[in-house]
Amino acid sequence: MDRRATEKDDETSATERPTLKTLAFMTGLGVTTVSRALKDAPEIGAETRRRVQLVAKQIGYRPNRAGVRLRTGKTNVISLVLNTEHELMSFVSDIIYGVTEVIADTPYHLIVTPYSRSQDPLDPVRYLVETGSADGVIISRTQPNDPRARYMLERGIPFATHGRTDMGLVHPYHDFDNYAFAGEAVRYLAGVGRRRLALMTPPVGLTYYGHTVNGFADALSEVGASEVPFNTVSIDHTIEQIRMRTAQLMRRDDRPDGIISSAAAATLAVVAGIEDAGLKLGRDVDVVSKQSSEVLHLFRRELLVVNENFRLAGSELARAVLGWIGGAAPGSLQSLSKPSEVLPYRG
Amino acid sequence: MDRRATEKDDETSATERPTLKTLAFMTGLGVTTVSRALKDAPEIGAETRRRVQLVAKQIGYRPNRAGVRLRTGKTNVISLVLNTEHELMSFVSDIIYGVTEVIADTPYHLIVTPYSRSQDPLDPVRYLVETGSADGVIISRTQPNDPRARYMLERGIPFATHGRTDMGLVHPYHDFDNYAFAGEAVRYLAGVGRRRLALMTPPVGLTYYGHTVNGFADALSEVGASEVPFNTVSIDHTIEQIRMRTAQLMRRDDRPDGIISSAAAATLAVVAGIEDAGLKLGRDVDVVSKQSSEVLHLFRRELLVVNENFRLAGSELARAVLGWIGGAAPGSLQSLSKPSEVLPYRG
DNA sequence: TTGGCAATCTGTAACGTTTCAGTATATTGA
DNA sequence: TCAATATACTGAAACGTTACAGATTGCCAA
Repeated sequence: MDRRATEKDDETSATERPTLKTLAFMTGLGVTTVSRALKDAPEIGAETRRRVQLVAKQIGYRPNRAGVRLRTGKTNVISLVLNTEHELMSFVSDIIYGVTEVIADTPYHLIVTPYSRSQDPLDPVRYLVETGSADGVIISRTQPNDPRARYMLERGIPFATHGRTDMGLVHPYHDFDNYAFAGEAVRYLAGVGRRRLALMTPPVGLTYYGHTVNGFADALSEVGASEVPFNTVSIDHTIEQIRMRTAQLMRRDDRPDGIISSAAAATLAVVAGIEDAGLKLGRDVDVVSKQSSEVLHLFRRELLVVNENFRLAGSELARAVLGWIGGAAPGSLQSLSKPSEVLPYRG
Repeated sequence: MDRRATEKDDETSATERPTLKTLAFMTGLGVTTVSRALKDAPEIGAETRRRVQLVAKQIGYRPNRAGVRLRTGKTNVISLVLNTEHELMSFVSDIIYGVTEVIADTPYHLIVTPYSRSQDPLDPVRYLVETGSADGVIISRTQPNDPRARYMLERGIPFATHGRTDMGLVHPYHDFDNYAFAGEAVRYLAGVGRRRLALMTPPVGLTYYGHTVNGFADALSEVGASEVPFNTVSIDHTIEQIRMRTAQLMRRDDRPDGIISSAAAATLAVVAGIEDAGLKLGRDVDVVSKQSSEVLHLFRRELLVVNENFRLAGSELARAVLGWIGGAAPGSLQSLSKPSEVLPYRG
């Protein structure tokens, strides 16, 4: 029976997007052969393979994502889950660019999945997993005992966390060594004669809160300096709250002569509070702050900075997720980035 | 013939995600009926409709995106196209949140499509359109004669631009009134006695460069002030370049006594340059700057600011794209946001 | 009674892909 | 020569959805 199979349904008019059927028609092969030839399957003849790939390239064939996804369940999507209230602006921007840099020459797309204060952080993750919307997930604001990581581990969906967990479970992560950061900062301040130090902490509850606080405490006792408690605010608070609390702190008799801040945005507020109290940066108090872009030295030359590279974090996280998807061992996809030295303003 | 159709292939074990077939089995209806009942089609009985929708809600049915996309071509995806080198950090973060806010209770996902300096800005758009990867697109860095807008208009894919075009073609946009901003700024500076004004411009080539320059020029002649040319840099340049050029400018005899800056990041550099030249903000020169978050007054109290809300821009752009997708007239989906007054530091 | 019609519901095909179970031909070993 | 086997290819089915073209029922007008 003469079934010229594709003739009746495939437009030769070339205005439509080419499919496997189009390629099959053009090469005179079956769609199965074309499909396998394109992915270098072994049972396809070398010449056929080359021929198919040539034609595919010529006419600009691109696999239909919906077709692949429906058939295989593979979405070719990585989802970045973000808190719309509490992420740092520079974090969002840089991490996205870091991720896109890595997935640029892969078939992956990046989708951004937001959640707000009012929601359980588990909600967006559950949504992604239940609807099978992504092959891999990146989360931030990681907690020592993180329900999201536990959940994804149970469900077997590849993910990576920005920050570590502490649940005895192994999964990919990228983290900045905040223990080292706080330690370096304390030692630097001690080195310039500061003895009474306060810490503008990360949000209580996140893993790196603990790292930072521990690095701070350990280094304090190492150098024999003392802590001025400052735990009524964290970098999650508003500019106004931080500013006010800092001013209150700095008006006390036992005020600190050194402050360590975990985020650039908070540092702006801290400095404002210091100045509200009539004190001068670099004279009455030194401030060491993390920053992710070179902005603090423009703000006040007296600030001491340590750089944290969020774009790198994004790249590492993307690499980790892709690695896990690709079958690598989760335990081999962990990275820790060391802080730079404490940097004073350079001319 | 007793064909208990779904029995052999549908797991009753409920571990799998429910599909229309599952619903059909549970309700005893055909999958067509279920499909139509879920989307309130008219030829479905009222009771059946309610029954199907109840069961669907109970078991947490969610349509399979790949199925819908394959069958209908509808992706339920909005793509935000971003330049990875030249977007402002706050822009990226805020616009994403603005968009996600609007699409949160729709089936839409947001994908971020990046492009870098080395690429033609048309590339990512062409990719999206050719692969049918999105139902709607949002672009920024809009030009008066924008090939991307022209291309998408030709291809009939809904989009919205951040910034206007000037090609005689109508499409949705959201823009900030930079003509008004520059005018307000000039008038304010003139009002405090400044007569020789310079403009730190937007990137040459983008539409709002023209708007800003025109607003500046028109207001200058209105108030009888004069311009000090400062066109060797724009806000796209690096901090270091802007700082150096500003210092050069401020060391000249005919230096400006007022500067208007189109972006907060650039303003930091401008102020650094002013201070490099040994001049004092508020005394020797006043600076009016746009900002998108309340950061400049912490930086220097003497700065004068005008607020531009990028989160609003994101929301408006998302609304515009969804509106166009929904069949609204493109011409009815345009919005212009007016600048706030020029705001000095308030105690 | 009959034909027509509205109201509800249904099976089949198709979207583009991959997998399964082949088929046809050439090649090899005995 | 024959069977076994390797090589290179193929059609059909399935993923979950929607559109199309019916099918069934009951009701009403003639």
